[in-house]
Amino acid sequence: MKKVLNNTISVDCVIFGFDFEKLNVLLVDRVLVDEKTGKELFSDLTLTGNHIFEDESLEDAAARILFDLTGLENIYLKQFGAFGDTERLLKPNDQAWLRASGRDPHSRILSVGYYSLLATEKVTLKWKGRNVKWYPVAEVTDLAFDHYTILQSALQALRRELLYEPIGFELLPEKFTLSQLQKLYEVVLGVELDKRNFRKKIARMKYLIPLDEKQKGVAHKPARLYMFSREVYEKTRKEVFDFNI
Amino acid sequence: MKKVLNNTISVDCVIFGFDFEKLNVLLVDRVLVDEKTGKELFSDLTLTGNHIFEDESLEDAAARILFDLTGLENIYLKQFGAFGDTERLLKPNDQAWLRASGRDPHSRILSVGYYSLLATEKVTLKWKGRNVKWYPVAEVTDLAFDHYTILQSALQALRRELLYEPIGFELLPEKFTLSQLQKLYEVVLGVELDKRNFRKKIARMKYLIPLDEKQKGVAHKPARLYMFSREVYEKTRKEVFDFNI
DNA sequence: AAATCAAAGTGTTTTTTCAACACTAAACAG
DNA sequence: CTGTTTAGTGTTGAAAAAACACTTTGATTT
Repeated sequence: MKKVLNNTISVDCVIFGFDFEKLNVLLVDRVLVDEKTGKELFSDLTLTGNHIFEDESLEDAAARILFDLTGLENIYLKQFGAFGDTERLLKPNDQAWLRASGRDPHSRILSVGYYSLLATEKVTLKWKGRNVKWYPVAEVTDLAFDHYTILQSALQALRRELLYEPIGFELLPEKFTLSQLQKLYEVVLGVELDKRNFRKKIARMKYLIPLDEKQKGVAHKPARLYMFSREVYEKTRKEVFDFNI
Repeated sequence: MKKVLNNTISVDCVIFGFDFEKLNVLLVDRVLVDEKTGKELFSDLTLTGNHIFEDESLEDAAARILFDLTGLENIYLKQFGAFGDTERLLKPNDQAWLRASGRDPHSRILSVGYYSLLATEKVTLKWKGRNVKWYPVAEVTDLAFDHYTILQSALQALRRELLYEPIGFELLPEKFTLSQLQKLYEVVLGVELDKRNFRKKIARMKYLIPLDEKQKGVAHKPARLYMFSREVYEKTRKEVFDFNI
């Protein structure tokens, strides 16, 4: 049996999934049932998180959480923050939950947040008893603990990263159309983009490889498929900063 | 006496200071002396760090560390990462140090990193027995623990932040010249900038306020002084992302 | 008092990027 | 064969970026 490193450190994963229409996030339905009456006391949503084992780095723990939920490995994972406010576990539901699960409700837990990016179609969720589902990020209003704050922080980090690094591809299947890529930028950044200008811009990215292959089974002109080349990206990425205050 | 939250969580501060010439960082000279012979076994450098108290948020702890060293409050502080690799304390010197200071050398410590920005001239270091000094960032080659990695990570975060947010002013005294500001960008980003183009660019920043005041005591044409206006910045900052892949 | 030194300050031109905008082409559905 | 739907494609004017050199001002030196 693996030993837990320390009951005051946990890793929370904000697992984003894109389905060509909207950005989703994996959330766990946390139901607290009264032990005596068997009645449901409340139900709310949390991010997917877990403690960290003794022989595990933070990133290993994040990867493990992701693997346990999705069965996927080698998924893009990025640390975006550590959350340690003194009041982060003090909401009434959270206190009840901590007591019910046998933990000290006055304990502090430090959470290190990682976000990861998936094409929802790649995933068949492994529920493992827990009620884990995709929820549209735009519709999430509040979460247990300080998880809403953590989610917003992840979203902000994702947006910023998306603007400067080619990570959008992580949210798409291997082969994708330019319209899908554009939609992704629009959804994540919350903007509308001009189709022609968008295509001009990405035409400059050498690591976006056009394939001799087209969409199939669509009731309109089928789009050309593209894929991302990590090799080309790593060869051509510029190390230097643009000076662009 | 305050209780330490948990001996496996610490906060490390990367305190950057700018002196109009180069970027510096505050480091602690860690000297290990043999208890029996009194001989110095080794001496190396660490970042300034500390554990976190029970009633303290991460940011409070970072602010406290900074205050203890410099006596300054309300200093810009930014979290840039959490470091929890399994091997981060395993170098021989680090092991010896941990043993000598009565700690379990096999313990894992999670460090949350904050960087902060100062004009070196604002600071009179409060040594408090420890040997704390400014070192030019460019000349730091290795540090104890994984602190070199942490420093590089802080530097990267600072550079990125500097490109998109007006945080350069935090590294300068209240009143400064445009040449000093330019030098700051050059030093932090490691680039050379054209004076005229630089001035054209910053002329667009409304929050950079020209004063009716000039440099004194310089053996050349004295430069006009400027200051940063947080108010103007907060009024005019744009919430929207530029789409700039 | 004049000459020298050192950094301040200032414009123009060319190139590149950004933003706005509308029609034709291809596949499937009916 | 017609309609529907999305793919795909260029031009122009405006703004920003990049390249580039001389004059001004105050303090210091002679």
